[in-house]
Amino acid sequence: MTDSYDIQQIERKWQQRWKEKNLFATRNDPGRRNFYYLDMFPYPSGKLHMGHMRNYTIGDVVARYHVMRGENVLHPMGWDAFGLPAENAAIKNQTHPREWTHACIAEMHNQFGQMGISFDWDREISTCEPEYYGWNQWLFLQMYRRGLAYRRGSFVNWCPSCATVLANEQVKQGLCERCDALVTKKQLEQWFFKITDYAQQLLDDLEALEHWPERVKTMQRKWIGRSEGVQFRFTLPGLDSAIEVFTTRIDTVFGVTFMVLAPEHPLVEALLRDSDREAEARAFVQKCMAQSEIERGSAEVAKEGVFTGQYAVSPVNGEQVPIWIANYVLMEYGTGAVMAVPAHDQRDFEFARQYGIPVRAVIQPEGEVVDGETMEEAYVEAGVQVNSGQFDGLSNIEAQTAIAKFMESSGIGRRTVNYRLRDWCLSRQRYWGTPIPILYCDTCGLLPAPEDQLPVLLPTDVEFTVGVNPLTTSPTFAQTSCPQCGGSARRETDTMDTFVDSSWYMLRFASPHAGTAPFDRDDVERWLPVDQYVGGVEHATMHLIYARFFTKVLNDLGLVKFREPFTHLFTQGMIGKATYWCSSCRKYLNPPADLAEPEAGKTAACPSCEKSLERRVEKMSKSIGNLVTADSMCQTYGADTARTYVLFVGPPDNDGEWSDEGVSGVYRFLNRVWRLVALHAEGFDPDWRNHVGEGGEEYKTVRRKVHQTAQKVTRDIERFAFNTGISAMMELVNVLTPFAERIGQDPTLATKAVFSEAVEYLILGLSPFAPHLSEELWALIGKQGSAYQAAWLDADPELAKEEEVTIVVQLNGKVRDRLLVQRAASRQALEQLALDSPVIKTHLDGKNVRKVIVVPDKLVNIVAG
RNA sequence: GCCGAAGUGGCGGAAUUGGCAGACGCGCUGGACUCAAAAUCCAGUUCUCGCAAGAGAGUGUCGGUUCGACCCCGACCUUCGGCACCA
Repeated sequence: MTDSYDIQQIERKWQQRWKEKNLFATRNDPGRRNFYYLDMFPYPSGKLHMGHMRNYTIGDVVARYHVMRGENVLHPMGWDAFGLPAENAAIKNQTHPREWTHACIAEMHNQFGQMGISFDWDREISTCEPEYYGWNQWLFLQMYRRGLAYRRGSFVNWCPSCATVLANEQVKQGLCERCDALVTKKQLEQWFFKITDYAQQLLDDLEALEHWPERVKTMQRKWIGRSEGVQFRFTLPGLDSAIEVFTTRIDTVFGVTFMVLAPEHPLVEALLRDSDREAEARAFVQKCMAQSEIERGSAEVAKEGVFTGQYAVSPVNGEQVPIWIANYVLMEYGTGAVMAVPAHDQRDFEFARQYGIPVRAVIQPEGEVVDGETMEEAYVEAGVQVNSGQFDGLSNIEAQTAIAKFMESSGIGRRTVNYRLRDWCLSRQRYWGTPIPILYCDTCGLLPAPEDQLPVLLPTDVEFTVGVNPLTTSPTFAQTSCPQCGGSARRETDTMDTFVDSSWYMLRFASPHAGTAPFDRDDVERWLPVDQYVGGVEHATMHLIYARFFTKVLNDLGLVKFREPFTHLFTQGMIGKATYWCSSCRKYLNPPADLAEPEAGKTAACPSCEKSLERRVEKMSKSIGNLVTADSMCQTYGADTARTYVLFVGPPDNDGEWSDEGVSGVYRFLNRVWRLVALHAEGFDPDWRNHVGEGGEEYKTVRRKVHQTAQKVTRDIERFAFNTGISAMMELVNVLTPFAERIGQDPTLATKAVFSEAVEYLILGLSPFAPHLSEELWALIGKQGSAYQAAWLDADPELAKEEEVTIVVQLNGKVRDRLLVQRAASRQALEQLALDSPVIKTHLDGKNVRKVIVVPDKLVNIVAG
């Protein structure tokens, strides 16, 4: 007999059988509870790495566990298949994105098979197929009719390298999330979803999401960014116009000494027209527009501005204040214009000092005087109103309300709420996405594509070249006829952001083949909302807000009955891998291909320029080259070891640095399990229940461990603590391995019964983690059918209870002795036993016992002095 | 800068509810088996002192609450994540 089993052969064999039996087809028994487990579907890049592996293994363990608990489990998988990489690959290799994507999908599908994941492949969906994206178009049209999809010209984030518009979420530090190019501003006609209409609901409904991580909810709250304030106008006497402003600090309104407009503000043009500062101001505005987000947007950049030569009048005291244009005011937030109060706002303060604008304090701490002339930073704390007319003497908190009320009653302004959240720009000037189903007719204007003409198919007669939207190169696509007048019309050539695809895919899985609607209403009612959703924390603000938004819209359209799509959310941490960055070559180097693995704690040098390299732990990605692929792990150690290991290394919500240092431990463990069962298979008695209560103390101890393990594994799967669940099974094997020797020495029915029960529990407890090995062992002990279809562990709490407990005896909080006593011993008995302990007696010598604390079944603490 | 999370052996990490710190695993040390190695098995492994029995210290730092603190409270340090001119 060998020490290890033929992993590859066993895994291939069971994967084959599962496939033949279609074992993972979704069960739909009416009498059972329904459970929908959903993993965030991947972009089909072609390779699954260890981050994916952990994600999908978590899902597989939980899904298998729920199946064994007797529930109907929906555990589907699909592909977030539209997006830029396919298009970039098309440019590079001259293959069509569809071919490239299909090849990647086939490869990843195969890898999921190798990992032994229990997906119901009959429900596979791919967002790049017309059967899917046609419903994106249909949903878009429903939203268009409701005014929730609209078109407007706007300044958008433009990536010159990708030649496309980016959502705010796709701009990281002013750089394109994908290619790191500097993002600039560009005015374009764009399609938007009116997500701001739902800002308040998206915020309010977070409260009810009890089973979402607090961290994600906090991020969403910040992202939505609700703030309450007052909106009112400063009049422009020369222009017969006014500037609308929003402020959260209306208590400081008497401290306004100037106004600031964003360079893009619509009134800039009129203000500059007959100003003596026109030339200088225009130059400044143009400079701002040419600047990228990072040059202009970051807080570290110096505040710059220019005086317009014009004045505005404050509605509260009739004062005239100069109007400036400055780079620190954003057109996208509020009204694009601010009342500047340098005494009480640090940004305004810095600006005022730089340009010599007066500073007037209107709030002072009790008993102190704040002087605008001499203060060195803005005073932003609470205080008492001064220089504020009738409001002098009030605390600024009181003044907030008093001034707001005054402004409302006198018709100057009104209290409003502003959100940081902006409407969702969904237009992309790209080919590999869902065409936006809109037509432009020369006579009738903008029209939705007729629903009976959906899907609007992506054409294939296109060219892929850098910097051009390939969809505009099709000689046939744009040309169409107007459904209203029959005249010639032109199709919209923008495609949709791929976040549209992932905003409703969880519904499609309930009825993936529905042909006359995006989803079957009954199926959706049966399965949704998703009972457990799992994915990377990086989707906290984008995908998870969009999916919530879509659900609310669908609810308002009467298509679904719920308003939140995911009841339980679990966010797994990211798995990174060390890589070495050369700052002078500006590239990542990875061992062993680019350099030798540096010793721990030592720095490595760049092989080409000799500069020392910076060690960085980065998220695994193809572009950095620090990928550890799932299939390489499965080939080296087998899927069962790889699966168990990724869960054993630590809690799944932790970020982690990949290392396969410990993988041998799990590999050895599974081999020990195999030997334990395979080498003692003759000791297995299928009728163990008849004799399992027999035998002495040692037998009881083993059974106790078995049932304790069953309890722990169950609880640990429920709480996503897979690492400790696996540890528990390792402990069980450490107990069973020596016990198994008894079968040879003392082959009674009682011995076999205890062993058999233990083995059965062990195999089933392990089966969600290491399903191939478990199936093999299940068959080896003569079981019919699949371990996957067996019932989950039934832990007996009575058997799991310890009869004797170790009581810790402390003297003044310090452990001095341990006593082994019967469970549930009385307080008095424990106290006496503790005081009688010889060790305690020695330590107590010459001391008075002042107090004794007894915690039954735990400890006795003697306080003495 | 603001908000949030986390700091435990050489390493990954355990520790229901304030009650035995270091489960489980890696690594390391010694041993068994072997001609030898691999594999496997056994023993040890927080640190300091000690031949040992044992004693002392110990969960980022400093303080507090408590009979008792990795756990609760306050201040600070470090790391990671999110946001970053949001008026």
